[in-house]
Amino acid sequence: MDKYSFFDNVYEVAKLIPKGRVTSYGAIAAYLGAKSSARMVGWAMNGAGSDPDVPAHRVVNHIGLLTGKHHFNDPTHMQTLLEAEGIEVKNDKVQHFKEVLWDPMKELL
DNA sequence: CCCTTGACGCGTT
DNA sequence: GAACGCGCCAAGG
Repeated sequence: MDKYSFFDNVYEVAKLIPKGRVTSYGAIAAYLGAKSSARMVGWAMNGAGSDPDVPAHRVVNHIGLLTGKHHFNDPTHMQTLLEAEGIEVKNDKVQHFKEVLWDPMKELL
């Protein structure tokens, strides 16, 4: 536990994201206590490729923009996955973001 | 060892 | 309301 890396923690939280919901890098960072280091969450996600259980497509930036879509095998794949879960995506941006936003700080609290 | 980049966030202009 | 700059931590060159 004490050896739990920040990255592993990010993966764990990402795996807890329910279907049809999304979260922001900042929300995860804040939950981990590193709210100022949202970038680390994104960097951690870069290594999430080692864990297929980590739904990186459900993690977007603070405005619901699919900033990480370029890191997928196919940029369109991310939007497809989100739409498949009932999430509206328009112009690479999550619609009704506030409604589908899954905040670990509140949901897991 | 120093500099640059990176899937972000927030304050200020 | 959009654009810009700074802060954050880590990894690659």
